[in-house]
Amino acid sequence: MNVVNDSPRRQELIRVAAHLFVQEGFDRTTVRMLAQEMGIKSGSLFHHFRDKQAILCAVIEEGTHNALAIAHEALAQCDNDAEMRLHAMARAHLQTLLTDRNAHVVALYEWRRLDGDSRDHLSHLRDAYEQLWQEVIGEALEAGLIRGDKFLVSRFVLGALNWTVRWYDPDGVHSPEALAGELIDMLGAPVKTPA
Amino acid sequence: MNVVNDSPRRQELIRVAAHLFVQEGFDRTTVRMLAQEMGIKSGSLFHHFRDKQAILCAVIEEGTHNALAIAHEALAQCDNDAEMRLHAMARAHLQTLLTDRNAHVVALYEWRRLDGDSRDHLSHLRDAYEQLWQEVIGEALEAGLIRGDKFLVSRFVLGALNWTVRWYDPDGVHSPEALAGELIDMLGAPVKTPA
DNA sequence: CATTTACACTAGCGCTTGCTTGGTTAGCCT
DNA sequence: AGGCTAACCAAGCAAGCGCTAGTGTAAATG
Repeated sequence: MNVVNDSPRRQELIRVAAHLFVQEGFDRTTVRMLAQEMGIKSGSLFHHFRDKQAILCAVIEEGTHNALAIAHEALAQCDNDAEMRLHAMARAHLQTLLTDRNAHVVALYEWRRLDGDSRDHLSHLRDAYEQLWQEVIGEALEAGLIRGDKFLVSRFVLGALNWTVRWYDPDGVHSPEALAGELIDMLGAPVKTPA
Repeated sequence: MNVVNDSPRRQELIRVAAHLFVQEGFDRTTVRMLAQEMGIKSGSLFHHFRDKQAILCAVIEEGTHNALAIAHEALAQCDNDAEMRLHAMARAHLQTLLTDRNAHVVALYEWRRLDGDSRDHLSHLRDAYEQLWQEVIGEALEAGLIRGDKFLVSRFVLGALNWTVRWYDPDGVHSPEALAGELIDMLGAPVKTPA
């Protein structure tokens, strides 16, 4: 629930939990499994987290937080060129999926297992990220790089990108950069590499 | 597990189960909840299904089966015009999401809860559907309607379409037809209404 | 030195889970 | 009428669940 808690031990536990949640799903992952994977006994787990839900919340928070940070950083290096910014966002998105894959898969698939409070808290982070996309898409529309309705295009693009966790192989032929380029090329904008 | 089992009672149970699986998730849905919603006692459930997994399998099989049928039917009315066929596929996809929404949401979100055997069985259905998309996308590429790599475009498009279950409101301003048009318009092909 | 803090342990409570068992009922076929 | 079967029920088992209570211990803090 804490917005910031940098205890390195805790972050390690969150990483382990994310991995298990992806492998087994949240509900099938028992506190005993989590504890074993963390190298402690199940009772000790509740020293670090109030309850099982809090672990899920922490995993998703971490992932979304990182995604936002990476996106902001990528945009900051883009002057104000709409096309560069569009590419930067797509690249940033695929890059986070690579580095924080587990957390993002959990966010996508286990969102509904969050209780009301956690969901409210995390909704703000998620909305901020989606709004960032809408801004960039809006700029691209104004610049004539792509066409369509701002909100529809945003959702279509986010859908296409999020779906990649189903099939994308980081060790395969496509780098995240190349993939981002292919996506935007498909939408009508010519491909450009970043500065 | 049966490829065909038309017992009307069973199909009713599958519909009820799909609804509950969407609302609660597969793991949180207990056999007692299922039974109550079906108007029977929990023990009686196992007269209709071998185990809980078999219910999940039946739900997903139904949905995918219907999606394939609708897609084939839509394509059959398209002569051989690549653009019409592309539109037809997109429309068919969104239409199934509307009529069989629960089953498809389950297929998307609870796929990983299937055991090995069920997964093998259902993979064939799913692959057949995805291959249909690849064919239609391939034709559209050859006709110059869209651009990019056949497999990448297929996956991007499927991602965009599947993501709609997260935000699409059937009672909202967009009809499935309109939405399909918007998507394809975004990709570069001009919008056309069907015959 | 005494005290607090962080982290871990053992043991187990109270409850729910998927599923089984053995038996009953109502409708259909001959 | 008699037999068959699909559909259902009551009762409960064995296992597993999240979580708590109480304790131990080593390092940090006064």
